[in-house]
Amino acid sequence: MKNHQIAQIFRQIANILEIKGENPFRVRAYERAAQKIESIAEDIEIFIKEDRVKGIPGIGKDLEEKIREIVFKGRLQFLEDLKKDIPEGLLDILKIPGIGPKTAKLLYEKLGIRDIVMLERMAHAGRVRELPGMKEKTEENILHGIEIVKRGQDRMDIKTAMDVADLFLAKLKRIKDVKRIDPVGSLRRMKDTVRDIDILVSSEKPKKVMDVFTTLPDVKDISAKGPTKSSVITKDNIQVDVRVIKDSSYGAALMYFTGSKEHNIRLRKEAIKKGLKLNEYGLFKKDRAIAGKTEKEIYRAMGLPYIVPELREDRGEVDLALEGHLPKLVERSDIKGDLHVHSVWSDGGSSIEDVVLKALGLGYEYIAITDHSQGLKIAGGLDKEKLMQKRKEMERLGKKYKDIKILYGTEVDIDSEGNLDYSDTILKDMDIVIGAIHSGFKQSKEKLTRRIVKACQNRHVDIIAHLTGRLWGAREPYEVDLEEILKVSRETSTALEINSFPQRLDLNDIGCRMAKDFGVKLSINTDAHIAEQLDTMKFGVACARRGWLEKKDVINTLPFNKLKTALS
DNA sequence: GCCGTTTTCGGCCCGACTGTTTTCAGTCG
Repeated sequence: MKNHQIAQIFRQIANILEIKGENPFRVRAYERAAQKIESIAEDIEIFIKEDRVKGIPGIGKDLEEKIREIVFKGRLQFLEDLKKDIPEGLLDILKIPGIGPKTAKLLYEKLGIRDIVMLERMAHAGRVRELPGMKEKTEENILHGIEIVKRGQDRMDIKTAMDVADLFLAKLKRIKDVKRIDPVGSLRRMKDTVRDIDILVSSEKPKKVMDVFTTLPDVKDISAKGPTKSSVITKDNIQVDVRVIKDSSYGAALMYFTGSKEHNIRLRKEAIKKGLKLNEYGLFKKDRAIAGKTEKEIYRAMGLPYIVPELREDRGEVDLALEGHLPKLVERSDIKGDLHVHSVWSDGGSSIEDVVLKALGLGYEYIAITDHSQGLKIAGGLDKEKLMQKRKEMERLGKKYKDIKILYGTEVDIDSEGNLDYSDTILKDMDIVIGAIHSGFKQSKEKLTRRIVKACQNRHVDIIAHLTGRLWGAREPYEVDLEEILKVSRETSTALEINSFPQRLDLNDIGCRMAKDFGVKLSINTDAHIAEQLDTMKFGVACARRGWLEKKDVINTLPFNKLKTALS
């Protein structure tokens, strides 16, 4: 999958061109192309093979050439040449909040600053304030920004973000002049990772909201405070922005701040085509507002059905909406059970009974207890004898709790050669078998792919769990040939998991979309290790929705009798 | 660099806040 690599190269080019002061629209063209290619759920090499690169919106003759060069040579001469003009370390400087291309260029040209380390030294020495348009305050802000970058507070997982947002929401809701309030930005779009928390408020007394917000006890620093918009850093070094707007514009502002930026740009262009103007205050015909109070009203006024936040990425949703063909996305309430849960029998913290009770509370029809297999000693994997004991326990609980089917299963380890950690005789007695990789992450893409393919081909394996092994903040995904795996899963009717654990969310949204296009089914599981974690299902569902999945694409939306057939 | 139901040239989304400025450029989302 070269898509990611191409996107990265294009982004680097965009940054360098920006610093060089090139035409901003040329810069945008590279950024747009990067975003587009990254969101394509198909390997770009297939586009080349089938000569369809030109058909990708935002890719013209020149960028097509560059894509071909990257795919065939693994590098791009144009970028290599650009790097001769601008030191690579200068690109890191752009990550510092408050510093953009113009400042980076100034720092480089006037002070010879080539990276963050040099910048920090110069700022400490008071040299930055010598530059035009910069004084002590600017210097201070730069040093402060460097601290933030150093702490590595780049992005957080969605659960962390949601917890912080809930905290602020709860406190701001108490202000009686707050009329409506919502989290917006990538959090509302339920992106798997989030950079900062954005909150939108409607109120007739914006100043009061700003005053309360910036003086909350969780606030450590105020980075900006205006009459309608403020930005703070929490004690956990998370940036929270609050924007206050009049209630009559709330819908427009909700759309605007929810984004994505690309979706907004696309909508504004559609508005222009219709002789309208869309901004954060409303949809306007000449100077008259024709919509703005709710999102639905604005979409309708533009001749579009409502587009849910999870779809707003400019990955084709606007065109589908125009045609009236938006998918009807899977919902949390469609989920009838969780198929990947651990208990105290392996490395979990809850008894099977606690898990069952929690599942009953969620209204599930079935719940699978899938503890680790014998070889995975570190996770308390079960040997043959333990398995028999566990089975007895499950049978006992099955009699006690008649309102829910308790499925006897395992998360069986796929070893470094692709063999399973239990014999077929053991596996054939299981209600459900999940195959997963827990070691050998550093193997080659080919070898990892072969292991998974081999596991899919075992007739007892129903689901492959956390396919790429990524753990946000801890482990990068390992590379697999997703298309090859999708082909085999389709042939063998093996489902792929969407692991709802917030640091995993694996497959991710783009992977889900690709699986759907291949006709592969998915299973949204929590991989819970304590009963409470069954609640993380919402994150997996969000991931599925971002991947355009519908109810029919997800096996654990099936009622038990149909699921049983699907698993057999 | 892309793109075309005004167009193969001349556009390309739009507004708030900061820090420096006396009217605005740069940055951000």
